[in-house]
Amino acid sequence: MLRTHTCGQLNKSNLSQIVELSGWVASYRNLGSLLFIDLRDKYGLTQLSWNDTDPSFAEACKLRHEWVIKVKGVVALRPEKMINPKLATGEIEVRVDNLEILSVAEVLPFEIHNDDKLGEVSESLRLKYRFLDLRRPKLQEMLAVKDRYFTQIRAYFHSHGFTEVQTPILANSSPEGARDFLVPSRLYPGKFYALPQAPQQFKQLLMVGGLDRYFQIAPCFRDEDTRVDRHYGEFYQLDMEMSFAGQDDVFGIMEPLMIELTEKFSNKSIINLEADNSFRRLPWREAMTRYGSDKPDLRFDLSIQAVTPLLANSGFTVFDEIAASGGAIHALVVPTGASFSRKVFDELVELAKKKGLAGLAYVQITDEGIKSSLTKFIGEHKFQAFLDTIGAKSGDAVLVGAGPWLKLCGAMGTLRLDLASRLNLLDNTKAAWCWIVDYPMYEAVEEGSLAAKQGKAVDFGHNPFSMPQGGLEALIQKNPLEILAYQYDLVLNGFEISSGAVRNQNPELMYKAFAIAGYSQEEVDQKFSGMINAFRYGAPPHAGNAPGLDRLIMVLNDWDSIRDMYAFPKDGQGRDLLMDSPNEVSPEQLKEIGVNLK
RNA sequence: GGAGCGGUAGUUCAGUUGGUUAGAACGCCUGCCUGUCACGCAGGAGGUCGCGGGUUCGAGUCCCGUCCGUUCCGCCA
Repeated sequence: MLRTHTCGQLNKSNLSQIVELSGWVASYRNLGSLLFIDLRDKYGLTQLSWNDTDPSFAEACKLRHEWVIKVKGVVALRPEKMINPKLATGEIEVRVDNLEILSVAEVLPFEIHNDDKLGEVSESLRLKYRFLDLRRPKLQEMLAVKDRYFTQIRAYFHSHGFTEVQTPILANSSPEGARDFLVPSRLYPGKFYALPQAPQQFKQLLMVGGLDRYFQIAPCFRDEDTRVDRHYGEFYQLDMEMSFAGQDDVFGIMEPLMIELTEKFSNKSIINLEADNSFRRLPWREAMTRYGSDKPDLRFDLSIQAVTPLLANSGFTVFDEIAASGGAIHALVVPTGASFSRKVFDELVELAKKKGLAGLAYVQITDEGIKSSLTKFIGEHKFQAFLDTIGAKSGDAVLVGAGPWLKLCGAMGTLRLDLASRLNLLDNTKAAWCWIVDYPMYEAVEEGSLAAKQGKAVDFGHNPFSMPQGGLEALIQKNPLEILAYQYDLVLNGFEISSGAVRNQNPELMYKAFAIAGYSQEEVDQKFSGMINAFRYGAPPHAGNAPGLDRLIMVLNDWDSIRDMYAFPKDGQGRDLLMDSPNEVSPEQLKEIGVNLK
């Protein structure tokens, strides 16, 4: 061993012991004939000291930041006034007799400190020198937290009878969803593996295989552009699936775990639990209307109201026409909003336009009266009645938007979030969990989209493997756009944490569900042959979900970027700046796998 | 693919209305210092102001183009 103790270990109980320590030079303070060095390892800092009479003094004076050394010396008590209460080892220091330089370091490209006040080094530089970045206590702590977090999750599922199973990384491409990462096959030139976007089909096969309860901390691969909460290329899901189970059973497993994780891995208090400690359930349609999002931030109320019947035929042409053409009118009461400046309202209108609305009407209610461009169209009496109905009072502002329902919802939701931040409602000490349930099975295909060009009228709203509510009968009889799915998302503070569903395990139902979205039986057989074939041989009803683990721990801790959640993240452009990937390969390698780059 | 913001010393940044030799802090180098702990003090080195073009007597600053970074939108069943 190159040490008898770590750098976080020694205290006055070790007094007078001869010890050996190894680590990095974190800082040095040369007082002329007295030298102090803070030696750092994973476990902490220990102060080393030299006198100019010490044999290794001259060599020690040459030490610089981040050199790796080994020392041998005696543990000595610091003079009483020199005790450093900030250090666990602050009562002692090691008087060094023997110094060995294990490794020298060039001048660093950036300083290794943990002080946010000094400003963070640019991410590209941190990533290029990730091995230095990782020496910072903050990153060490992140990796330690993640390890405890994964351990906790595994223990939870094992204690509930789940079996962790590793599913293939070399899998196959699936036609829906994100862009695949493809891997050329050497043995079958012209054919490809795909890295799994999720182990969806494999976990369903495990259910058919009788595993009953499966989970996996599963790597997932999607070739989509980054966001602050979306790492490029690869991320980890807590993938789980249960047989002979439905929506409530999945919720019953997930909710206690999420409460436990919130309590152990964040400083947030959960604010909106139901009486039986379950999470609030919001039907998708209600979430879209009231909060303008399928991942509503419920830490604050500020809910949007559907007011189409109140303002249709009101005399305001814009609203009347939108209502007549099947659109909707939504209103948002903003407490204290009456005092907003003209500039703020202009910004809100601009935001609404950016989100696709033609405009945005607003009302300011003060003790002096109502200030709005709408009054002259609608008439004072009717307008007051409208304000009373939506509960607007003096001091409030009301924003009223109109447009096609879905677009309107989105715009009002954006305004709601913008206002929440203006009104300081985003409280990071709170955790507001909820389930969004009853997703539509299908959505209308947008004009001009790829699907529209393929002649499709509707496409899957979310997950094509979800069980439609009402089963085969609903698929046959209902307007596809009105069919709901047993599909649910788990949401925390405005972040989508998980997607899940009760699965469709009936082949006949599946062909029908795909047929509505424009897929022939042959296509389904070809793309999902493994799974649909399995469903012919006795498939138990099953359900599951898959929270994104990196995103969850990030949200729980208010960390700034998903890229800080990985030991070796890709940068915003999908590159690994340290290992220089993606990288070019030799023509021989390409030839072997049958890839011909022109 | 689109939009906003940014690019000045090794690092993080400041740089006024266009005006002398482009600054600060930290880091780096040299010297001094016996109780420091983000040690202190003195001195020093270090710059293609992303790149190209333009306007001007004069451009880090204004204009055009371009590259790079970043956030958001698209995308993410």
